[in-house]
Amino acid sequence: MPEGPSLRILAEEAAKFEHRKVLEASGNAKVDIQRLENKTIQSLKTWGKHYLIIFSDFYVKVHFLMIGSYSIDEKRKAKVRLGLHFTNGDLYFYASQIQIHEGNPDDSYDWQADIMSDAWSRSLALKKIRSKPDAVICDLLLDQEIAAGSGNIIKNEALYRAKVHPESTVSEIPADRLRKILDEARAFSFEFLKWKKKGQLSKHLSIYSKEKCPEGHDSVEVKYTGKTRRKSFICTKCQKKYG
DNA sequence: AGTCATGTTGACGA
DNA sequence: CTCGTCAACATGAC
Repeated sequence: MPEGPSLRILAEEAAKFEHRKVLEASGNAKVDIQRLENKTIQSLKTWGKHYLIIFSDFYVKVHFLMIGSYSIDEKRKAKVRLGLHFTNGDLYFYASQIQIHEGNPDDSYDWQADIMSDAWSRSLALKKIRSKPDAVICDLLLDQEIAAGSGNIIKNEALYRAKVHPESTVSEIPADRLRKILDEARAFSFEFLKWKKKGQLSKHLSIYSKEKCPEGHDSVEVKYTGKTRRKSFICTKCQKKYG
């Protein structure tokens, strides 16, 4: 569920609630849920892995973390964290982090950092990456300040496609490789979206959770890498380690 | 049935 | 103050 492309799917599915009035709000979220009642949604947006339900002077931020989920119109067995009820249906969130923030998200979010946004700026991301020369690249591909929406699958796939080892040190990676990694991360995010919609994501992955790389190499190493200690799948024949 | 995870935060101690 | 480590969250896919 939780990487950026999955949020894009949610945004499409829930678009019918845009400009609708919340008739009733329910759930066990530890926020002032009643505040949403009888208010009209101004817009619904995503920023990376954040789902934003925007009202006139405040917005609700939904984050699915690892195991959050949602459903539309049909209520599941799980405990409802936040349920919004409209004349044309219902929107339910489960096991998600719910926050209310004052003001408008445009004042606090930089859309250039969202790897799937039309406003995405590769050069800005590169600048942020270069400012951390001692970091390993796998950590920076999970950094939401740098590439909002990128998660562990996108990290692994982008690095495999760019032929770079996840534990490569930023200062040692040639500039064209860094650009390639970011371009692959963005391009793969849209492929992720396409295949996830068709329910065929896993069979279109190159390296994540695979035992062989697409070149047929048997040399896929599984390792928890970087400060983030997230799982990396590495073809030691295809991916070069810099530094 | 049990394990693991597409994630982040906060507490705690060194 | 900063860093590393760990727990917590509580669903769903396999």
